[in-house]
Amino acid sequence: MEPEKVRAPNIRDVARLAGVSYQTVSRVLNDSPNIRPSTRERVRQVIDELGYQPNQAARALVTNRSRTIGVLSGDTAHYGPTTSVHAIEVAARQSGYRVMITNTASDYDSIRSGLDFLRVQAVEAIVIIAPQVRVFDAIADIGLTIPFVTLDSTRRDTSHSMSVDQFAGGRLATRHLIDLGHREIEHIAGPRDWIEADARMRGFLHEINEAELNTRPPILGDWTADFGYHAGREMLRHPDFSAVFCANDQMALGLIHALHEGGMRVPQDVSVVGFDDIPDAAYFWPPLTTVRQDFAEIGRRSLAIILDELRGSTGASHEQIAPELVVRGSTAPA
Amino acid sequence: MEPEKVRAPNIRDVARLAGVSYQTVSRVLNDSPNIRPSTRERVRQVIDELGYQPNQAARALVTNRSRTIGVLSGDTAHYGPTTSVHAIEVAARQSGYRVMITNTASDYDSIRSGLDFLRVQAVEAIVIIAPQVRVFDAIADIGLTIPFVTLDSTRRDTSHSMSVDQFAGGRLATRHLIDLGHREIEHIAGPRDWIEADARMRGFLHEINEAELNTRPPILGDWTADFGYHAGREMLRHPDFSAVFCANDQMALGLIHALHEGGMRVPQDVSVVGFDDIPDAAYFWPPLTTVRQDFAEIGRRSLAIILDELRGSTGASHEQIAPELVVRGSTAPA
DNA sequence: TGTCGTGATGTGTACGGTCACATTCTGCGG
DNA sequence: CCGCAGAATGTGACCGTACACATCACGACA
Repeated sequence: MEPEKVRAPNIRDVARLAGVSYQTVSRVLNDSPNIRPSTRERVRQVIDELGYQPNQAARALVTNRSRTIGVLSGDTAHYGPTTSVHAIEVAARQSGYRVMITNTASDYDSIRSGLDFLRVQAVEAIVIIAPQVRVFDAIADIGLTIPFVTLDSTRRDTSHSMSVDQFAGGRLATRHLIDLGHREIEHIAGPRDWIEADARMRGFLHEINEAELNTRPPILGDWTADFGYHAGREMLRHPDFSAVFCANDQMALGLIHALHEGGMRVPQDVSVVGFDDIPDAAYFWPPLTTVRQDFAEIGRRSLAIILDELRGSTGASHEQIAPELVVRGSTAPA
Repeated sequence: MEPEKVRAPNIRDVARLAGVSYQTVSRVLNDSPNIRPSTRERVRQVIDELGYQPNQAARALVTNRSRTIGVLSGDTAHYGPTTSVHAIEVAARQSGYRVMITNTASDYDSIRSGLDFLRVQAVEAIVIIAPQVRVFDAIADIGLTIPFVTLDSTRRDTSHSMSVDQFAGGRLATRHLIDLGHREIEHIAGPRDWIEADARMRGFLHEINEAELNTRPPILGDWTADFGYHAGREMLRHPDFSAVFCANDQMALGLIHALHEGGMRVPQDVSVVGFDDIPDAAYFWPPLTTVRQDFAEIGRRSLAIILDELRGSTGASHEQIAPELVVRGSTAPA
């Protein structure tokens, strides 16, 4: 008759079997020096034998360190955030950290409760990928005391940020179209309160102004191919443009589809530029000219920043990665 | 001169200020009955005042419950798993659980260490989205004692599984092509050891055999548009087929691109069917006929299964969701 | 040979909760 | 007005670990 529930072996069980004190076992676990090699070896052996696993909860309780990093991500399943999160998880695991992900909608309350949630988890640091402006209000209100880094931000008032220079990306795309000789350029932007959408739009407007072209009010979209399609249908009613800069690749896909349906050829009649360079973009028809940003790299670098800070490095940092224009078949001279 | 580090308030601080014992505070926290409403109210107020947050580590230590669910996901950033994970996270949070995600490569050691990692985290249950066959060996070897559910599996030897019926999906796609009168049908499958890839392939072969058509050996792909493209280039050298069933939408995208390049029209010359129905599929050119599976629903249902089990329900369950054929423009009569 | 420094190991305690059990406070029937 | 059941609340122990400090053994050195 066995006991209902076998308790997992704890540090004292190990100590007893190894004939040492629990403290010695603890030292072995934490790689402390001043342990006789023979002792260390014996303890290690018992640990293996028992399949002993240190109890993280107990450890966290006493050290006040959870070895966990929180990720606050927008409530989306977009390619970009997803890829970054993935990279963060991998990098964190390699550094002995865990990652606790929580998603949030874009309204203030959701963001706030997401941050609260992570705080309760006692995460040691937070990576914020929710690229909405309200996120900063929430951070301020909550009085976040742990290190955090924001992605997709161009703001300088937070201690750390890490991002692809969206403004530069917007300029790159627009400049490309202008260089091809286009004068009437439309912009399908992202949602209003997305930081990155705003930056891309500003990049667009900057170049338009600089070239002294006719400024057309950007169309605010929602990142989906669906929206791109319907925007395209609408635009076909007054086809007085020769190029369109879409704030992401999906919307570009939808737009091109609508243009095709409407009998307009890309790039012969209309040039289209996307943004992100999702893996599929090269296989759209025509292959999409777009602005590449390396989401995985952003994830990795942001985690590196956080780890640095946890190790005690100080000072703010505002890294920006330059985006890259990838010219394919969806753009042509006017 | 303030103290360097202000200790977060604990349950005894709350008790002192509220003029009750810490046990009473604990009762309030856990919604236990037999608390005088006035007392409860007073304690609640102090909790708010202090901004007190129960320490999860301490709680986990004594209750032996982490309120955390582990997710073991394949080392991919594919649309499907991503969407499911997202749904799981949202559903878990709503039920008061946290989610700890760990990614893994498809080799045995990675899977094994991923499971080990989650076990060390003392997660209460595990959702396994790594749809590789080796995952089952790892589970068996590790002697997983906590509840777990596997996705994308048709195996009956695990206690719980939850999946879209991939076999049926493969049949659906193939049958559709056969019904259109196609006799020479190619299949670009997924990687060898992916369970779902295998099931789709079996579905394909089943229908081919049943219709007594010429069986062509499937081409083993890697899910990427890139592969689809190169496979397409290769296939163009002997264009003796009139239809292709691709094991996912991305490969279909790449294939169609290659076919276009080679001067073959879809669907006039070749019909193409995908699998998954990613949001972009409707805006491919031509719009992709594909087999839809509801990844979010899978995520939610799998979590429901796990929560049921944690609440003490017993018995195995093997839910399967029927996939759905979505006919669009990439298929036409032979 | 006694003292001292140093490496190796052991002991006590705290971390912040929950659980089992003990104790006190109520209101009500006899 | 007492006794008692049941509600309300309090006390002690314990969960598994790390840290601070005490202790021990041993060789070097005066």
